[in-house]
Amino acid sequence: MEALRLDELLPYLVNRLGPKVEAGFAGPLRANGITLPMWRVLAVLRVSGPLGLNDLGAGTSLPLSTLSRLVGDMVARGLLSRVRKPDDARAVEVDLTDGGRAVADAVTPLARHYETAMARGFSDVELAELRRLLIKLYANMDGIETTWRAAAE
Amino acid sequence: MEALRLDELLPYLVNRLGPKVEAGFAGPLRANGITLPMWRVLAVLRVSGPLGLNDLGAGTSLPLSTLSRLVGDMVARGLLSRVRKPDDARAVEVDLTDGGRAVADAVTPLARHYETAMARGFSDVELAELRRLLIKLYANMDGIETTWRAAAE
DNA sequence: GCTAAATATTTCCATTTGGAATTATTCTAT
DNA sequence: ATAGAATAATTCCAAATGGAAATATTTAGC
Repeated sequence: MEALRLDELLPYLVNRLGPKVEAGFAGPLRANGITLPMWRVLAVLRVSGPLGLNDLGAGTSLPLSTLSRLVGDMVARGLLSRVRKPDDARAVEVDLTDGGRAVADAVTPLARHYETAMARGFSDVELAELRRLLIKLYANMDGIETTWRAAAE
Repeated sequence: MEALRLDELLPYLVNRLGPKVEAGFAGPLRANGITLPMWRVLAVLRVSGPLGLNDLGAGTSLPLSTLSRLVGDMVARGLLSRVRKPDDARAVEVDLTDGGRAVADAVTPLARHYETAMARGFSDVELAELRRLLIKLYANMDGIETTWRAAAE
């Protein structure tokens, strides 16, 4: 059996980046009173307008249990509003408050800056290609999850 | 201020993949009695031979507190040996046991298979390019972490 | 040789995480 | 109209995480 160097395996290369992003960006976010998942929620709502929890989950790629809790926190902090939908009492509508929008607006340039720093030394073409491949990869992985699970259990 | 779609931001694209890998690969690993961080440790030691905790941390991209605990668990499960170095009693030497090697060998083809599944539809060129860019990205991010922190706090 | 700094690892602890079970409401088929 | 399935969100809980403090040992400077 040959070597299989971990540091060339795609899952590893992808997986180790998450905590690095966290480590690098958490500081500036904390200076604005929020965490990284909170930033995701703010960023999505800023563009989309009010959303139900499912759509917010799809937009942020956060699991619903995490998100429900998180939205609760953010409502308590005055960043979000959450109201039951009048026409469907199962669902809620989550939206930015003015305060939440202000924070989102303040953080947006930091996010741009951070992305630029991450991609230092990348050409425009490389950056575009990386984005494209990451999106393709993410889409691929939904397929695996189920077939794989089914085979393994 | 313009849109800034979260779903085009590099940090987000990168960050959301971590849990997906976890979700997809944890099942097969569990079937072999290990977790994803354990697999990382096994994979590194399998290629490198015995290592101290610092080097193991570098190889696996796991923080030392996590790793120390993890190695303890894995020793308890009979996957690893951990002995004080005779010439430097601060340091330890961690290595695979026969059992650990057997598990590593069993999981290796699964890891290959998983990578293949992730990269379905990628040409060899695309896959190589993605690897290259991810490695470059990771290297970039060490630089940010410090300068950024310094500026923010 | 002895004290201070550096190094290697471990332990502590407060926080976060997400799957599974639960609750509440709406939709569907008869 | 009504029972059962489907949908939306929430809560529960057991486990994992990683920064910071603590411990142990070695190295360097005087």
